[in-house]
Amino acid sequence: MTPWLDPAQQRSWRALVEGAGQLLARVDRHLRDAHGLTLAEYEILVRLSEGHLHMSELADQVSHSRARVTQTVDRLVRADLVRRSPCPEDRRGVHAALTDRGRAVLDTAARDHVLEVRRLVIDVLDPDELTALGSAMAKIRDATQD
Amino acid sequence: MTPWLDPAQQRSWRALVEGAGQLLARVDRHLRDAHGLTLAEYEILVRLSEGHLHMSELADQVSHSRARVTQTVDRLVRADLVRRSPCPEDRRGVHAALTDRGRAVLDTAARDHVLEVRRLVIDVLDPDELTALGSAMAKIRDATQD
DNA sequence: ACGAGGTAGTTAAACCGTTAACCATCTCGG
DNA sequence: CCGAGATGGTTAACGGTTTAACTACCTCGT
Repeated sequence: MTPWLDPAQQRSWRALVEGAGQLLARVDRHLRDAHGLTLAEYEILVRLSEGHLHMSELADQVSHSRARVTQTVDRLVRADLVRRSPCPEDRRGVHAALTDRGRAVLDTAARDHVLEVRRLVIDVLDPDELTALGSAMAKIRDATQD
Repeated sequence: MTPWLDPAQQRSWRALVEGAGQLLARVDRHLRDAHGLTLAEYEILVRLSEGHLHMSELADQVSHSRARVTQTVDRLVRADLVRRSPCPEDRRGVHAALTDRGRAVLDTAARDHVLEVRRLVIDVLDPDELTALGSAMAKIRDATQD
């Protein structure tokens, strides 16, 4: 029976939604404009940079639907950044791995992406604010996992 | 020439992107499933709950493109939640205002939405964590405004 | 060893958002 | 007072995401 947030909670919540939305939008736009990559595509490339993965491992790691991963990888394959190959020991499975071009594009995109992250996040907070933010967001992320 | 983030910054940044993404996704899904509203539609309704607004004021307040607002409002008008009317003193302008049904739907959606926000955010943080999160996200939001 | 049910992945359609082009109206300097 | 440019708003085409249905393959109990 106490439905509403108090004013301070309101302000925090609004800052959170608006900040989260705009941050993701800016990062996505920067990757598109500067490197022709969606944030979703970029995240897939990052996961693949540690080695080849099954489609569904990929889907779990980035928490996207399998359908979405299929189509994101389709685009990456068309762009010659990722290679698909059938998995030997499970004939349903499909490996995805970076191509050389994929690794090269990711390397330059990643360097630039980090600069943007600094600009938008790291540089506007002092270090303990950043850690506090990180631990709060980790709790929220985990609370949305179930 | 120090391109990378240190491990702690990395963790904070990953918690931030992942948490932000999943939080927005969950809130959007909850509104859709429980009330047939997109988060974008919901935010428009919230702005209109204080009184009628011009399309472009609406666009500024929710920071969406005018085109997007036009189409979001289209859907809301089709659903009979919002009413459009030509603005008397500027014949280019268009007022948007809640219908009675719009106000009713917003009222019940808002109550329920707040419960979800508590579940996902307020209840998983202690109060000073929440204020710290809020002020950090406010800085990030403002840093993405330019 | 076989069939039921689970898992891996893809496909097609509908939906939402972005982009760019567009028309109508307003504003303001010359 | 008039025409250039700015502003308000819509439209259409396109791109990415979700959803649901579908195929192929694997697993495990019987």
